[in-house]
Amino acid sequence: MRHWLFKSEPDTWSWDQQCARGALGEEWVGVRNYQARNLMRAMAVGDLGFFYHTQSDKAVVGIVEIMAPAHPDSTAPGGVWDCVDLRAVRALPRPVTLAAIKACAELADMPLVKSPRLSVQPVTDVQWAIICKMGGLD
DNA sequence: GCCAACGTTGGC
DNA sequence: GCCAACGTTGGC
Repeated sequence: MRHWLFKSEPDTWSWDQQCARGALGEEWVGVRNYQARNLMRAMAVGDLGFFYHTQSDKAVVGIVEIMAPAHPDSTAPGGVWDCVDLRAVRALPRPVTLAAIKACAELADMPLVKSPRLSVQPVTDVQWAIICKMGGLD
């Protein structure tokens, strides 16, 4: 299983809103970046991802699961853009802030640190484990 | 609110 | 196909 990270502006689509969708999940629409789209195309059902809040929070706040593989984004006419479907799995007991991630030498290579504008990012198994632990999960 | 970084666009 | 200009993003 591979791991990912999804960025969202809480004013646009928040973790609370994602949780409110429950098992129904939600289509991760709106991605208009080829690199991010290609990453979504590489995702498999059952893969897990971090849910990251930009803006004031700037923290990983929860874990989501890919429910459906990449399929055309209905909000983008033309069929160029794809989205995946995500459901909330659980919140992190303690959100892991960007400041905490930057303070950890082992996380210095994360796109979150190096390419903060990429809206969908890959996460290595090691990075996943470290952030889960920092977030209060075993 | 500012600014740096990045992706996209369009003229040549 | 190159590159300057522009718009957008996100951290500070």
